[in-house]
Amino acid sequence: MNTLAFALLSFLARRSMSGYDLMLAIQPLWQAKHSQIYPTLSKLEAEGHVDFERVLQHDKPDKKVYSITPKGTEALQAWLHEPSSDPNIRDEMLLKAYSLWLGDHDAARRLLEERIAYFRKRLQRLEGILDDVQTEHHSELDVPDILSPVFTRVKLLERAITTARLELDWCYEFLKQIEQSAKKPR
Amino acid sequence: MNTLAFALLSFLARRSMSGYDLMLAIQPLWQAKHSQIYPTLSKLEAEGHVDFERVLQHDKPDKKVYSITPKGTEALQAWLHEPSSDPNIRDEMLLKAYSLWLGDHDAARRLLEERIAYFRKRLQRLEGILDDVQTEHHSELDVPDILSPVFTRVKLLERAITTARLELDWCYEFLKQIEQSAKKPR
DNA sequence: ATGGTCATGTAATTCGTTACATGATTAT
DNA sequence: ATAATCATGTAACGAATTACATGACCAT
Repeated sequence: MNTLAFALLSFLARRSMSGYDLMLAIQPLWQAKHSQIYPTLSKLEAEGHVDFERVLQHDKPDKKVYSITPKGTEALQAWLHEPSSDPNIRDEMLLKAYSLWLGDHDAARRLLEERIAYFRKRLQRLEGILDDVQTEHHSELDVPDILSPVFTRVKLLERAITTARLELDWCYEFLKQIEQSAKKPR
Repeated sequence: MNTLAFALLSFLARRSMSGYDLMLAIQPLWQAKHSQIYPTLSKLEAEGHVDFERVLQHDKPDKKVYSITPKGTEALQAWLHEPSSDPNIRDEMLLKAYSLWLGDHDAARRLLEERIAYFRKRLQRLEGILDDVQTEHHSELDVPDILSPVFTRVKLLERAITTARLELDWCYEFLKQIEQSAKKPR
C-alpha cells in the first residue's frame, strides 16, 4: 500500500463516499487525479480494506459508494505508528523567484501577482470551510480532544490558513521591493 | 524540458558545478536523486543548453564541471515569463495528523516529535547559511535589488526560515494540546 | 450549441525512487 | 574493519500526469 491508498482510507474512515467525492475531498491534503484514484480503490477493494455499494441515481450517473472495512481501519491505525517520510514541496514559482535576477521587473511582478491571486482564492475557501466546521461543532471544540475527528480536522484547517497568510505576506513584501527596485535608477 | 531541467539551469546560471554538486545544492528547492540528475544533464548538453569540462582530481574521483551556455540562459529567461503550475505539497505527516483521532496519544506524540526534530535541524542549517550570505554580502543587501542574485537568494532563505519556524510553532502547540488531551479523564 | 458538473474507467507517457554497479579516499 | 564522502552512471520499478473514452444532465 502506498501513501495514496492510506490517504483514501483516511477519508473513508470519516465517511463513506464515491471515488469522485474522494477525488475532490483529497486535494488539499494529497493531490491525485481520478485516473490514479479509481485503480487504487479497486486494489483496496481486492485486498479487503474497503468495500462498496452501487448507488443508482436518476438525475446523475450511478456511483459506487465506498466504505472502509475493519481490516482497512486496522491498516490505517498501524500506519499511524510508522515513521513518516520528509515533507516534499515542489513549487515552480520558488524556482523562478530564485532566477529572477536574470529577468526583468515585469516578469517578477507577474510571477508574484499570479501567486497572490492563487493564495487569495485558497484563503477564502479555507476560511469558509473553517467557519462552517466551527459553527457546526462549536461545543466540541472548547477543550482539545485529539480523539475527535473534528478537532484534528480543525487543526489542519488552521494550519493551512496560517501558511496561506504567510505566503501572501511574503509575496506582498517581495512585490513591494520589486517596485522599489524598478524605480531606482541604475 | 521539464521543471528539473530548469532547476538545474537555475543553479548553473549562478556558478558552474558538477552533477554531484548540483544534486546537493538543488535539494532545498527541488528534490531529485542523482539518478535523475545525471541523465537530465546529458539531455541538456545534447540540446546545447549546457556544456562541460572534465576536471581531473588526484585525491578524489574526476568530475565533469557543467556550465550554462548562452542558449541555456535564454531558455531560462524565457521560462521566467511562463505561468507557473500550482505548488504541490506532499506531506505524509499531515495525512497522519488528519487521522490521529483513530490513534492513541502515544502515536500522536511520536508523530509530532519526529517532525519537530526534522524542522529544528533544518532551521539551524538555514539560519547558518543565511548568516554566511549576509556577512559575506552585507553591503549589497541594504537596498532591494531584484537583479542581484544575492538578493533573490536571501529572499528565498528568509522565506524558508519563516515557514520552518511556523511549522515548528504549529507542532509545539499541537503537542501541548495532545498532552492536555491525554491528561483529561474520558 | 457550448461548457461545466457528475461519474467511472483505461492507455500511454513521463517523472521519480530504489536498486545495481564501481572505485578511491578519509575518518572512526 | 566499517562507514561516509566524492563521483558518475544504468536498470527496474512504481507513482503521477495526460490523453483517450463515454454519457447524461443543467445552465447560459
